[in-house]
Amino acid sequence: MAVTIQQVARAARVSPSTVSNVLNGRDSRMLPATKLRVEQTIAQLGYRPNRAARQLRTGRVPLIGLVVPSVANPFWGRFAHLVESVAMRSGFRVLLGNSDRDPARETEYLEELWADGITSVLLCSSLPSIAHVQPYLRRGMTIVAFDRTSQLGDPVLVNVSVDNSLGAQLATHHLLEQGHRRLAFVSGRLSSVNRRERLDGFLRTLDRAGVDVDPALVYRDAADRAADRAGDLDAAELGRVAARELLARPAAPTAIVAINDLFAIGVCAGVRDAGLQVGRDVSVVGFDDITLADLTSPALTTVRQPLPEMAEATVQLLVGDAPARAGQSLLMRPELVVRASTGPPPRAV
Amino acid sequence: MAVTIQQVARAARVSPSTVSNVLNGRDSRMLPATKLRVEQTIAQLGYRPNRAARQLRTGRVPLIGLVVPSVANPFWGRFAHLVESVAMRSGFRVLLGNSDRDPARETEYLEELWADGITSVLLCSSLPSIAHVQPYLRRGMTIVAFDRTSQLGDPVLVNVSVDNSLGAQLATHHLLEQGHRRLAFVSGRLSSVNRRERLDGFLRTLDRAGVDVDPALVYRDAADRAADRAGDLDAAELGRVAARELLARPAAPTAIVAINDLFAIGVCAGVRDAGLQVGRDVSVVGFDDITLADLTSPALTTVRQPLPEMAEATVQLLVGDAPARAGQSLLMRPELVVRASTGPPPRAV
DNA sequence: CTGTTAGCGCCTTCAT
DNA sequence: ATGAAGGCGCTAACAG
Repeated sequence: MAVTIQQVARAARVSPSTVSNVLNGRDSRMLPATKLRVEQTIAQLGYRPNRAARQLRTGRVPLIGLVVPSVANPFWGRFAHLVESVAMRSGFRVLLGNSDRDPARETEYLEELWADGITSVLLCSSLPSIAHVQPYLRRGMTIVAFDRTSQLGDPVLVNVSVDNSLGAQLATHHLLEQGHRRLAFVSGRLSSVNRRERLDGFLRTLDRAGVDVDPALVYRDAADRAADRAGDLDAAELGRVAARELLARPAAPTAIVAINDLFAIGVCAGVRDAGLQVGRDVSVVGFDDITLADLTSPALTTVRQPLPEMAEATVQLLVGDAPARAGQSLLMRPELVVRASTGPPPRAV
Repeated sequence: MAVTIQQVARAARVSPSTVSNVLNGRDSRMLPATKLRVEQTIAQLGYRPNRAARQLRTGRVPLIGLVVPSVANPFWGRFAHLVESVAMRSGFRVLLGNSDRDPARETEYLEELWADGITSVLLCSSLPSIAHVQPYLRRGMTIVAFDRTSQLGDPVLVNVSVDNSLGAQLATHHLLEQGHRRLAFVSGRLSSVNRRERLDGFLRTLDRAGVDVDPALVYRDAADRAADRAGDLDAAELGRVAARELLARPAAPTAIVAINDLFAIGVCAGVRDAGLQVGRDVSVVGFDDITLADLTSPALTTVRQPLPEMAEATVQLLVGDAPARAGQSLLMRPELVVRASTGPPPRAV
């Protein structure tokens, strides 16, 4: 059916190996004239090397596995888009997997990817433990963990993440500067290391500023719902509920730091439910700077992750010319983006 | 490195072909005892057949190509998630491609997928013409076009789409029932068939109701920006600009039908920019029912595409047991979801 | 500088 | 009921 290297060789009146040499840039092994003739024949016949045969022979395949919690989440959707573009430029295609934050599914994916001969995997997992990837590292898989800083006891791999603690510090500091003293923090379960880091940045900043933290204002969805794993889509709903509960308290907060933009959008809705106005009565800060953050109204003040740069760096680390050394860590710098949701300085409290 | 069929055969003291027969369910060709022994050996050695070798031999590979405009768009992100889940259940993995609505990139993808031996492609393209896929169909690729109804002159393939015209009719009808008489329609360039169908449904409904259409209220981003192709992310921004312009007109609309939810979210922002309130002064209807539609405030009335059912059906058509016949068409029924953005019936105009 | 050769791991007739 | 053998398309020694 498809054109083979043999046919090209015959048409160009050379041997298959010469065609192969042309294909693989071993220019020194043939006359320029021969090379030209082969190239023309290839173009003329519309020949494309068979990937399966190539993989069988070389053991390599230009594919990377991308495992994200859920591409339905706008943050991961954008990341997947960026990764795909960068990978494409390096000649790699992307195999997509959604883990729904389930370690069993992550393992399952790694197993399949390994069986498919794919050795480069970009794993977006923020699970507390990633011990389950250890066997694959041992077998020689290259894994870059994205959005998860290296933890004590982790298997040795490459990490790329934003500095979550710093990000939360920027957000909190901004609110303090605006004069807020009763700050709340809203997240779902602190089921991932980056969430803990963000909370840590929040607490640390308040502590350094000598501002008391009311434990009742740290909302972590204590309900601990079973379905939280797939929670990428209910994040906003959780935020909404949290905001309502917090604002109903006797000593309600005047500012709320949300664990991410989806939560923040929900928080904004909850603030309105409470009959208050975001950016005037209550300030809200998100995290990530997803595309929608500046389309809500009021637009969301948030901590931006430099996603394009992160995607670029991550893919380079994975399949670039200077491959990453295991154990290497890349911590990107977040940036505060001030928008209307933190409004002008609030009235005195 | 990895375990091969030979090693399994040796360990189970049978020939490779017997192992292969076990693998491929040709049970009748061996004693149950033999089968059991082989299966145990496979489990014990952790053997997984080499995909490349298999593909080389059979010419098949359990991969489907998924080409979407952009997974960064929440609608396509969710669709990609659904497709991946359904495909997984059928034993297929998903190769992701973002076309950014560029026919050249679509072609490039098809070319690569073909060279990779992938014969099942789910193409999410709403380009006016998909003549560029013809060569691949001819070569034997199975292509299902999603989100694009069959057009005159199209190559013969399988189509899956929501009934866009009906959807727009539902939306428009709802607004008429609410008493609106000055309705506007907001879209970007009418660069896709589904957008034209939606406009058509809008116009037809007004026409049947005997309501005049002010051509000035049909906003199609006449600016025709060059960058519109990648417009998945500026959709909301365009909607915002459109709403502002429309509401600044002498005979401003009291209701706005947006081409999709992203536009609608922008339209809502534009309404607020104009000092008006969505759901009270101006009603807004979207299309798609993306996850964010009920998190905005007010929540968005919209036309729901039954995405889970559509994803299921599409993947089944592509790789299911009863493969689709080219030329087949599946038109799914949309459903109006009424939320606060169309508020209570408006004041008389 | 170019061609010959020997597999990569698997499936699938065809024998036994 | 099981095994032997050939070849899918390609690359990389190794000859010439």
